[in-house]
Amino acid sequence: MTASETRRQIVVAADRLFYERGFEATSFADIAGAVRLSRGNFYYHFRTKDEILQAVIAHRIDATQAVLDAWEAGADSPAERILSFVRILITNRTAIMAHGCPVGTLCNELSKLDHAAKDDAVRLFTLFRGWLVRQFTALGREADADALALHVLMRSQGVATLATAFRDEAFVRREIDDVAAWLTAQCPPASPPASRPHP
Amino acid sequence: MTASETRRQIVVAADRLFYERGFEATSFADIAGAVRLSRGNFYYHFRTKDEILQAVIAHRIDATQAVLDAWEAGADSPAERILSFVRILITNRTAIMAHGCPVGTLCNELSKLDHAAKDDAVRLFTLFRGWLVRQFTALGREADADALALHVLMRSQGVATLATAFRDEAFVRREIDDVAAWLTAQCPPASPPASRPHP
DNA sequence: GTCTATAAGTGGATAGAC
DNA sequence: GTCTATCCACTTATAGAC
Repeated sequence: MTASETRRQIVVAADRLFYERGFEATSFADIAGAVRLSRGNFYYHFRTKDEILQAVIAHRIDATQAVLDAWEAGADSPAERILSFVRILITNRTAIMAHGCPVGTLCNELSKLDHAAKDDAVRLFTLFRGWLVRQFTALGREADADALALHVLMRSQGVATLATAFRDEAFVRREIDDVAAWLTAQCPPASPPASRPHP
Repeated sequence: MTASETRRQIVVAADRLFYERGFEATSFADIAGAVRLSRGNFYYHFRTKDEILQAVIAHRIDATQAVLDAWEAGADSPAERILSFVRILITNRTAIMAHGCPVGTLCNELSKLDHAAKDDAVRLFTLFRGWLVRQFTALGREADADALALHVLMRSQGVATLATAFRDEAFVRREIDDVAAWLTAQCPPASPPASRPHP
């Protein structure tokens, strides 16, 4: 096994465990066990837990960017692309009902720990935010694109948190339909007020 | 110091620490130190960490019920009462931007830990949910009161999570104004479709 | 009811053999 | 690159003196 391949496996295993159990609750022994490494060898690849966290966040940023690129290429209209984002709540509903949103829960945990990597985790949100801003700009809403982007992010986070608490799939589907309807109302920029436009 | 008074102080201190740092990240020593007790004496009052957690959740349920009762008595219209709920995001903005929503973050953490008290924490959400259902019912929306209640809860959770991540007070205020506008649109039940009604 | 002392285990982290 | 052995700090938890 090459060092870089082992390292990659560690990051993938840590990514999963940090998501499923949380950062604090995951020990070196847990990650080492998941990739069948001794704890001693483990330290050859990562010297501190914070180093692993940094690598996991970097890995998530790469994976997120790849997903955003795929959505950009896979849908024709900006509205369809935004819906691609919203629909991950359905696609990943089983994981979300069990462990929440990977981004939201990590940011919350690192905030409480007042962890140095907190701002790096927030960059995951920023990645989605910037991508959504570009979609709303393409929709002709450049004036309030950032407020609209944050509104969509806000809804996805709220749905994820309540989905974890209540494990109610019908609720998730209903709220996604509601976002879709809201999005339709946002499309014609200069029409009579449908939903309240964001200032 | 009587035992019950010491016990109450422990619960209050644990409540604060669980909120600010998280359940896992808070040790017995942290709580004991906060109430200036030795660890040994601490075990006279609580035998396990889970017992403290149960007491903290019970304490939060009592406190929440008291707040709901106060809102019930303090506002004349159901819409005003719902706004009382939404405005806690402003009232508690400093704490929320630092540590998130006490209910949402606790439920998320206990879900990840697959903790036995997880469902007890969700009861905090259920308390708000039932109260909101009663307000929407009083508004004449008995048919979809539960969907509307979950929608309001969802928004408050989404705003709290993003407020923690971005620490953007203007975003919080904007979204609260948006909820208020949405709420106004929900008031006349049989008017032409303003925002999308919830099925 | 409060304390000190201490057990038993787990956490992160290191040294050095192979 | 991988292992075993080990260290130290910390965590939960108990026993028993006062």
